Amino acid sequence: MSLRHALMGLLAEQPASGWDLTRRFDDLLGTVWPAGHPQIYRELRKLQDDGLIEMDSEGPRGRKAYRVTKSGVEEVRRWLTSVEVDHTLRLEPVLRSVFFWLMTPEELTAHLEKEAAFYHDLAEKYRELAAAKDRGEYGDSPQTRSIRIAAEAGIRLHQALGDWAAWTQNHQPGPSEDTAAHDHDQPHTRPGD
Amino acid sequence: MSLRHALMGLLAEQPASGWDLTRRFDDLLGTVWPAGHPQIYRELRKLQDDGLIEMDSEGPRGRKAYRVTKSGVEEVRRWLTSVEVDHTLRLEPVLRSVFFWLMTPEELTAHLEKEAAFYHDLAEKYRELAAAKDRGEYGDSPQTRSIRIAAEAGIRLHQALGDWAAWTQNHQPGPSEDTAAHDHDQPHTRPGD
DNA sequence: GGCCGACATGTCAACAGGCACATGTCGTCA
DNA sequence: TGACGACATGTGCCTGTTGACATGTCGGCC
Repeated sequence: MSLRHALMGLLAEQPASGWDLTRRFDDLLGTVWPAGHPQIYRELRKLQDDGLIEMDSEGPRGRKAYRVTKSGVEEVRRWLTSVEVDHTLRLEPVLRSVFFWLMTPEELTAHLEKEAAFYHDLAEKYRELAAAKDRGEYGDSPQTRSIRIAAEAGIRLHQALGDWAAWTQNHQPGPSEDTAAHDHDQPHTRPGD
Repeated sequence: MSLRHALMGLLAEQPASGWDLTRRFDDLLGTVWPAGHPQIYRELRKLQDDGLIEMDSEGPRGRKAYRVTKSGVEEVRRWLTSVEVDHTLRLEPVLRSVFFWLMTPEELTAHLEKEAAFYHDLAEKYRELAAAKDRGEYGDSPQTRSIRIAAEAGIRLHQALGDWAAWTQNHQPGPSEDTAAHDHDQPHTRPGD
């Protein structure tokens, strides 16, 4: 149940409405933690009931902005520092790879090409975002620096997945021996990070 | 709903019981698609009702082994080739990073150290698994080659996450300018893959 | 013969997440 | 003034996931 904490974390930056938070999830957190507006509005009400957030202001069109309370911030910090990290990774593209042997080489080639392009494109987008931040386009606060860190994860993860798809092109599981290239090319090399 | 397809895919390799499948999920697919036994048993019954799998044999202790039917295999292939890939990535560790600015440098340093070690260890485990497979310890079938591909994803993903945690140590979001190292070290370099 | 650990299958309740549907407001442009 | 698109909040239902609980069998060892 990380959603509660993510919402409070965002509210710790500045007061926001359900609508604001929905959009931030869409274009900032959506990649690592999708959340639709029904879920967000419901969670906000619960958080308010629990006294972790409170109404900040009411605006036009019934807009309700919330701010995080003192105990809310405490709870986020408790989560960040004392709650065991959930390392669960649920990744359909990798799950599928276990069953690649059920696809024809043609199907698989086409599939991998799309996957590599998709992930490399995404990595590129995060790279651009990071570059813009590094140029100072989003200012320089602890908050934006944290987002910069998350963007770095986006770059590395999607790059890794794209590279993996490309690597798999040369390692397809066909019935014949010679289909799979032999390992004069390294399975995986680490950059001198 | 990838679980159905994953179960059928595993059954396409060889007949298996709910117990067998539970263990395979635990130690093979658990990292990319967790599934407990209640879910698996329920799904197996549904699959049987839908005629996608059928009873193969009954063993001691009420053991029921299933095999996939012709239409089951077709369905898996349809999923692999015609169903849009779900690229959803739900990764709590990255979500947390957006809120790193709420942690003290000491807390964050300790956190990142643990994370880096955790992921690098995992990457190493996958690297060993891959090496064993490459030495021929698991034989050489299209199925084991597919698993080899999934292991490669495990290596790259966890390595990327471990590297990311290490990189973040030098890019912590503190209030002061000088806390963050400046970028004579590259944000991200790609290996010549 | 009795105990234990691995094998094996299930139910139930609670919760999280996703999708479709419903409702209403404000600003702007034709 | 009427239409439209962005703003804004919500309900209801269905599915998927998780954890706790429950039950029973088989093989091997003491």
